[in-house]
Amino acid sequence: MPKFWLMKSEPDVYSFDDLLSEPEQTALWEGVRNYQARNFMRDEMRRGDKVLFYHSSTKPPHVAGIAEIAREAYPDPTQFDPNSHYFDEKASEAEPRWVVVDVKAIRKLAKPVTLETMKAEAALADMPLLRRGNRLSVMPIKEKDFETVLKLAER
DNA sequence: GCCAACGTTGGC
DNA sequence: GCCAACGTTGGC
Repeated sequence: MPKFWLMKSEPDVYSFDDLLSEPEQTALWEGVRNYQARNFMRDEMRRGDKVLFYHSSTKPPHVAGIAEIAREAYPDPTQFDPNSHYFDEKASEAEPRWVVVDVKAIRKLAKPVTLETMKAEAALADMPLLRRGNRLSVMPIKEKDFETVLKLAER
């Protein structure tokens, strides 16, 4: 049974279109530096899990597309790179601290599903994204919420 | 181990 | 630009 996730990205930094233009429409999901988000990626994400790709810090914030986990967790190379914004001096090859997964785009939504639309949808009321103050960039969602968002994209 | 200060996220 | 929420850091 695949699990379902929502992953946030700022489109100015990395957008769903960027993912679509990658070879194999696949990229490393690098730069996660929050332990709870890391643990989800490391311990619970499995190949074939489905992902809502969410654009944050944009107007309006929205789900842009769907993707899947193409490779399970392995060390995030940016943590070892002193020139990277994501460099972590406390991490080493022997004891990596952060992980990436590979994410592969499935398709763009027919139309973006905005945060406002999701908030107005009673069926999504318990989705963690909509909880006040939620800052997690990687979060599990329920299959029914994933399906509801897909339906909203067709409306 | 507590907690104040500080930094970041992200919607508005 | 503001600010709520909350994670991290560091002094004690």
